Amino acid sequence: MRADKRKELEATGWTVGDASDFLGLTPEESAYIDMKISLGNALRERRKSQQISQVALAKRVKSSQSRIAKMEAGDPSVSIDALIKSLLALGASSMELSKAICNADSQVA
Amino acid sequence: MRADKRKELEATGWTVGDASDFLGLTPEESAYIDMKISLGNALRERRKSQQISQVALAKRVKSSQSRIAKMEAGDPSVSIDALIKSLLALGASSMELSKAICNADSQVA
DNA sequence: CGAAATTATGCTATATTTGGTATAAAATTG
DNA sequence: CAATTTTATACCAAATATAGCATAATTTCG
Repeated sequence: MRADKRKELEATGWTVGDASDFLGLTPEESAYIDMKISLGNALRERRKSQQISQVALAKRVKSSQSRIAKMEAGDPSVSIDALIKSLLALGASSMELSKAICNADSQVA
Repeated sequence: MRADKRKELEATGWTVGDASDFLGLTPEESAYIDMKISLGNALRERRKSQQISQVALAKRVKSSQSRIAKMEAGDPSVSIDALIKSLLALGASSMELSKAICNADSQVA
């Protein structure tokens, strides 16, 4: 958001922030969530680049399509373990995982 | 191990390898395990550098001393989620986590 | 457009992870 | 050395994550 637009909104009584502001998350909590989202995005990208459907990936990692969808969405019910195992199953390197986690930093508003 | 020593052992009928060779782990499985070990080491280092006991850390992250010990040991019963949450609670940055995961690569024999 | 494929969302029984506790082993300190 | 602190290991009930399924929503494509 442009700084001037933010000022304009705030002048009229709005508060501008992100989900963690709104929900009152601690920095650790939002860092954790950002990591999941970042890993979820990496999973989706890797899957798409291999032209595989969620169903096919589910079969590969012995999971279900619904679970893959939730992984990619960073759903609260999915663990980072699940995300990492799936990424590894798609051939991601430690370095790629490392980058995804590092990228989580730049998810901040 | 020195290459000549390995050759010497192999000449006498020994097979030289690491745990993943022995247990017949897939590359993904051992990559996952290496990551846990690496994160466990990072946790221990960070805790020690802050001069905190496992008991104190347990209190901080609302867990138990036994669980912290297992985290640091990379025990199969601990999730990467737990490791990451504890590291974040000790003030580790995404970058530091990223490095730990990346370092897992160099755990290979 | 309409059919087919893909993805999202909700639910639940099962499996795994967790905190807590107990206690053993090891390290530290006096 | 003994006492104390710290860490490791084992167990279990409770909490959480999971696969699997149903089905709705969305996208793709003829």
